[in-house]
Amino acid sequence: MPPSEIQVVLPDGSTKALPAGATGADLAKAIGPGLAKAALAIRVNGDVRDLQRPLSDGVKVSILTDKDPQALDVLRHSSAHVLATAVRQLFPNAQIGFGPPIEDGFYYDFDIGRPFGPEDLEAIEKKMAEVVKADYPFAREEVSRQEAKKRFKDDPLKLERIDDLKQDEIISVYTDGPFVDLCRGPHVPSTGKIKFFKLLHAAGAYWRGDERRQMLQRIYGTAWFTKEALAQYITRLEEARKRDHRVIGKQQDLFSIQEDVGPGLIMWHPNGAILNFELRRFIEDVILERGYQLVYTPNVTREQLFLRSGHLPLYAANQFPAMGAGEGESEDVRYRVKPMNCPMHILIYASQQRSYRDLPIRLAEIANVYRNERSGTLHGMLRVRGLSMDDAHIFLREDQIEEEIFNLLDIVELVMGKTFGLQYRLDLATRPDKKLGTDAMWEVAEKALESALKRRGLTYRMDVGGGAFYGPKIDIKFNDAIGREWQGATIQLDYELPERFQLEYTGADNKPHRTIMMHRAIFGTIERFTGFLIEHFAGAFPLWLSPVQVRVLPIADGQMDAARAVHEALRKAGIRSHLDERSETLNYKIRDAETHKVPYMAVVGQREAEAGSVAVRARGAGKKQEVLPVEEFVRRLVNEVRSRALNPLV
RNA sequence: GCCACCGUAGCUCAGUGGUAGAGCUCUCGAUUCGUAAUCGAGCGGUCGUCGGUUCAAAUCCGACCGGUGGCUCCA
Repeated sequence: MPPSEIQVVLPDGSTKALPAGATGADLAKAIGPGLAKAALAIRVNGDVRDLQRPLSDGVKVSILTDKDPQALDVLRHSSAHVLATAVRQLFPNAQIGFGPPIEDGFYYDFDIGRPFGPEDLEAIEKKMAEVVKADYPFAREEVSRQEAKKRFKDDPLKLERIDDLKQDEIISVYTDGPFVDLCRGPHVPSTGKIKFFKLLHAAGAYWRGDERRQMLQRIYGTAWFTKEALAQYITRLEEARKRDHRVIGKQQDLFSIQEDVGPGLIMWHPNGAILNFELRRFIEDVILERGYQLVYTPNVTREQLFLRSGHLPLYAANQFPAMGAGEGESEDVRYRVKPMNCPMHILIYASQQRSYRDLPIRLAEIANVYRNERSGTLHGMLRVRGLSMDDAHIFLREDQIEEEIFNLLDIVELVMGKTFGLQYRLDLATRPDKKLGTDAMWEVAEKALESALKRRGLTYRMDVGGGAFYGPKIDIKFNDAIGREWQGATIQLDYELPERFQLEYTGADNKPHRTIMMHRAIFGTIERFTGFLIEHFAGAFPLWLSPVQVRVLPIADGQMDAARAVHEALRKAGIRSHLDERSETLNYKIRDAETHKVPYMAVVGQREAEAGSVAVRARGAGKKQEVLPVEEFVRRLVNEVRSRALNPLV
């Protein structure tokens, strides 16, 4: 006999008795009418579900309202269905793909035989408002495979999805008013819950993310619980745009990309060149202290070298085409611009016999390499064709791997965490489909990286299949101003190239042993890291990085000589100073220095000129000035620069 | 590479078939100023490129180049 009553456990640990077959909605009603109205979904033993599903005895439950971030995902998922409902009404023949929630919003993929234009989005948004107003309940139904196929017989994309479902998987469909979708759910109780949404843009997207398949039209939107949250999100997008490195790069005259030179090729203007220069100097300081040796290798090499390394033909699509031979050389000698430095560093390693005592050998080079990235992937400084890797190759013994990875994770923390104050994420990327080497090699390599991470006690994500074709790697990821994720530092183990190049060292046993190799970059590339720093600091760099560190501002022409003396003293001390000689008001000069994010302004008026002092105004500090003797000001700046301080020293 | 959108002065942008505009920047003149924009004048554009439609094209059409947002791919 089935029990006539069930018990559920509430978040506070108390239990609540409900009639058998009671749903989440019933529970909410039993607790209170306010909650019944606010309830959007329910968490059952950790899984988020619809309110309409019956609860079973003994489960731990928690009603989700708009206070719960997980409810926001549900709302956005339901918003995607509302979008599809509207599109199906306007375009009855629309094919429908997938429509999941994503960070800050949702999307849905369609095929209406033509792209969506801006007018379409407006019309769809209007129609969505009607769907919301109609307040259609979201009804869930479990169906058999045959039934599902029957229901979606006119939706080839859905049929394909059904075929991919595992035999024992429960197939559910959701209906809201006129629209039926194959969907796992969960959803909010009805379309009326979706009040604050906005369609953002349409874009092409390959069906199932496969570029060999048809291209669908994806519509992106965002949805929130309150009008304020929606408005805040729009404001956030605008703010992000302001710190975009391409915008600040122009404002501060840091770099340009010009059609005459070519896409993805960065021209570092004098201000940007300072960033580049300081970053190089910094990373060289760091690694030279840690036993690295600098090398320099050519930008072009014989193509043969990349054949031997295995880059061709695997990497050929990303390499610029071969160049012909030099005069007097045989026709079949061809050259390539290098996309990577490893083969040449390997040849340096292999240029003499190596003892086990010499290892690890760490060869570093901040080198310009060129990769023929697909045009649509280029993005300011964050994805370019000419890149400066802060590259190094470490040649070591098997027993040194973990120690070396330890040290590398240390460097990463010193650079990312301590020096720039960055939060970063670690990914462990494992073997991809397109790869060199045996599975046994990969097994060993993946284990080595993982155990180093574990012993350091670091948290990391698994990026299955995300490895390079020659080995697994630990990647450091960060987000740009508009939320896109990019890879920065990378630590890669390579068991493949040492085989191809027969790299050896002589062991204590006087026998040859195969050398292990690691590739690593800390910044990743100077370009990407600079672009990222511009956005991270919104152009307000720490003093040591700032292209202009001080602007000396005479109040009137009468103090020009004194101001020039201050400027000269700063320059002599190695400070990048700029003397603002323009015949403008002090207000104007200050405003100009502030908008250019210059760290310090040194105001020289009558009083300062007579006393041999400066009135120092720090960036963003407003009227809070400090009057200092010139020598004291110089001394402080030199200290702040020398220590590469993240924030002004008091 | 694929899809959509965009390309007007150094920068940000207005200008939907009939003689190319504004603000800022820059230059010059006046002003000599105490912590976020002093006033005035001037310079500056074959409207991305090439082709087509038209009496007439920044404006309409096509191709190409470049950019933006996605997709795919990657540091």
